[in-house]
Amino acid sequence: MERKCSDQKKKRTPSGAAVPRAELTDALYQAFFAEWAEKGFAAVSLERVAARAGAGKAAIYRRWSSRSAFAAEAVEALGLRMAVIEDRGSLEADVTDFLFRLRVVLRHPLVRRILPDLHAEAARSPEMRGLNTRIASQRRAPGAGLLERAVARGELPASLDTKLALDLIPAPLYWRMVVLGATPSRAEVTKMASAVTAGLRALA
Amino acid sequence: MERKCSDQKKKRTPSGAAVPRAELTDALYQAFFAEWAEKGFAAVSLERVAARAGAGKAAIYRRWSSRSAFAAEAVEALGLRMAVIEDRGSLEADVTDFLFRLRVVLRHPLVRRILPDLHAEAARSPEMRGLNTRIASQRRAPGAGLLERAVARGELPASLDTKLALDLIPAPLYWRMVVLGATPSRAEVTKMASAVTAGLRALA
DNA sequence: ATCGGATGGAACGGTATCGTATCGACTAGG
DNA sequence: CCTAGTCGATACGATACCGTTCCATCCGAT
Repeated sequence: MERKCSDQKKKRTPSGAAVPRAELTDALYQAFFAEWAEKGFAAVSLERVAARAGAGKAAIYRRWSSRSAFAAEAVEALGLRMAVIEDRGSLEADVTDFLFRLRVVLRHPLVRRILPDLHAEAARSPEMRGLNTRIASQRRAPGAGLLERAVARGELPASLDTKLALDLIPAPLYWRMVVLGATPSRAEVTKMASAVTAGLRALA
Repeated sequence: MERKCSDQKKKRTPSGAAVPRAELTDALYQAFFAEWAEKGFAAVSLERVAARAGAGKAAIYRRWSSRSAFAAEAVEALGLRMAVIEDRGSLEADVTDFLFRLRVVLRHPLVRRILPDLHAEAARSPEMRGLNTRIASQRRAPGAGLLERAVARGELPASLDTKLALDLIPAPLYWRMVVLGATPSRAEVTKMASAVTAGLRALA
């Protein structure tokens, strides 16, 4: 995870020294998420974030010009991008694998609290909406690969409605975990995967 | 929609008079939701709510003891309960009907902004979690009826995993509309319904 | 008509956060 | 060694909300 800071008004010292400490930047991100999960996006106080990171407020305002800039870079730095899924041999096995990985992500309490807040905020501000769609497209990649492989195997037709299929795969697990707030057992995830697979086949 | 106010410390005047105006109570609910949608749950200011309803803050504090009590009664008064779905003759037709109704609900900008906030808040406070599960169980009713009819028709086995089935039905549409923030066309909803139906059959 | 009591509206003190500015201390390139 | 620039910390005025208190008004019972 690279150092990322908004260089908009940073002089970047042609003659040399004094670069913002990357470790502190990361600590600020982390503190921001902790506050976010605890109080909700709208109630995040930059003062508390700084204190939590063991820093002064100036450390924040020196790096980012506004709260939303801070939030945006923090979310991007979080890097929710899921690893691409390797080929497990069949569509159903691939879907099962995908759901188990998604389950791991959604078990993190931070994620469970922050994701819905992010979606709500996306409906409010265009800025967050852009951020949300960017995350969504990152998230789309592994699922798209999974579908391509299934088409290559002949398990799904090339005429498949990809967009709809990509909705179908993660939605039930997301619903169960984020909307209902319950974590399904491994057996339930397996069952869910088989139902989702059948749904995909029916999309043809 | 009945008048609902917290009578916890309301004297209710055995000798007669002075009842809080129901119209103002409703105006307060409405203003609360408007503020919620606009700023996010955590940032709702009771002062602005009162002002928006054309009332004083005392009008709020006289009715409810705390912000969360206010929020809870407001959500319950909102009455998101969807009407029970009449029998359309087949499982797929019932599912299609259900999804179209859900689409109507999720098109309301207020709902789209408030629901994810509610889920995030449910992960934070036990109070909101209780509220969320109560709403969820209300929401479950029409879907459960739909499944029962399908079992009665013989389209689904009695051994069906109802909980999983109830996740499967609304999830893809919720994902598309709330998580991705896009409203699917009527044709897409129809397609979604057929895929969901296939998934339900595969749950057997 | 009168009177008790709750009502709506406004004002109050207290607290928290904002975004900015400033301080001495420290660090690293030149 | 020197200088530029970050570091934590603190102070600042401004703003917004909180939760309470006070007051004039209005309504219903007697």
